[in-house]
Amino acid sequence: MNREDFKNFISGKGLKVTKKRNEIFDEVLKIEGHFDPEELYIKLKQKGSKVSRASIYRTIPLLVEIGLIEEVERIDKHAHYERVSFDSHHDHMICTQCGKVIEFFSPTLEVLQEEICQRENFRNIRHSLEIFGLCKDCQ
Amino acid sequence: MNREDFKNFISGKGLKVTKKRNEIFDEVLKIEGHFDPEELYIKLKQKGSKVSRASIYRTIPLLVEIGLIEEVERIDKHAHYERVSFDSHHDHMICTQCGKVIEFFSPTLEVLQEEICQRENFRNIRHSLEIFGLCKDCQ
DNA sequence: TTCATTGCAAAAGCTTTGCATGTGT
DNA sequence: ACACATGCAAAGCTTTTGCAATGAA
Repeated sequence: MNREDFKNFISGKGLKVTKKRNEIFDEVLKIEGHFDPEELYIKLKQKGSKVSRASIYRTIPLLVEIGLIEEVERIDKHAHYERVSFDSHHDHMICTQCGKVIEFFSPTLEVLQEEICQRENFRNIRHSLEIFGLCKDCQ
Repeated sequence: MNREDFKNFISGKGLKVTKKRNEIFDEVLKIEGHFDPEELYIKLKQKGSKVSRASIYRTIPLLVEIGLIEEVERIDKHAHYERVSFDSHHDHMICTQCGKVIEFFSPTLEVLQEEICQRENFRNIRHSLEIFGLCKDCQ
C-alpha cells in the first residue's frame, strides 16, 4: 500500500485527493503499533500540520475501508487503531498490570477458528483475540 | 453467586449493603445475555425502582470486581457487559450485517491459547475472542 | 464553476463527578 | 454520629455534525 494506491482509491470513489488526506495517510503509514485519533492529531500538529480533529475523524473510516488500518481493542473509552499488515496478522496478549502488549501469531489458531466458523456456517472475515493476564515481568 | 456472596463482598470491603445495590445486583442476576448500562437502567425503572444512572455506573465496577459480569465487545461507542458463568465460558461470532451474536465454545481453542501463553511466559487470566463476518442468513 | 472538504464550534452520546441530602452500621 | 451512598445536574471525553469558507477537478 502506497500513496498511489490511496490516491486511486480516493478518486475511484469520486472523492478528492486533498493535502490533508495525504498528510494523514502519510503519517499513519509511519506509525508503528497502535494509535488513537488523538495521538494521530498530536503527531500531525507537532509536524506543523494544520489538520483538525474533525478531518482525522473523517479520514479514519477511509483508511479502514481501504484496509490500511483496523480497529483493535478499545482501551479506556476510545477507539484504537493499528496498521493492517497482511504478512503479519497477529493477536494480542495484554498485561493488565503494566499495560504491555505482546503480539503473537499462531497458524494453528487461525485454522482452528476457520473450522469452528464452518461448523456454524459463519463466514469468517476477521477476528480479534485478546488474552488478558500478567506478563513475565509482572507475575 | 447469590445475594449472600454479594453482601459478604460488599461489607468485606467496608462498604454498605444498600437497597439500590441489591436491586441492581438482583436485576443483573436475572439478565440473559448482554446488556449495557442504559438497558439495565431502563429495566430497573420499568420495575418501579428509583435508582439513578449514576448508581448503575457506580455499581457496575463492583459487579465486575466480584466476577459476576465482565465487559464484552464494545459495540458502537459504549460498554457492554455479560454475566460471567464459569460453567460456560464462550467466545463470540458477530455478524457485521445484522448484528447477530453467536456464542460458541471450543475446548481445543482454549487449550491452544494456554499453550501459546506458556511459550511467552504469560499468565493467561481471561481472553476475549470475537470473530467478525457474515452469519448464514446474511451471506 | 461545481461540489467535496475543511475548520470551527456546537452538539451529541456515554460516563464521571461535586455536592447536598439520605441512609446503613 | 459517622461515613459511605445516592440523585441530580453539571462537567468530562470522545466523536459527530452544521455551516460558512476553501479548495480540487
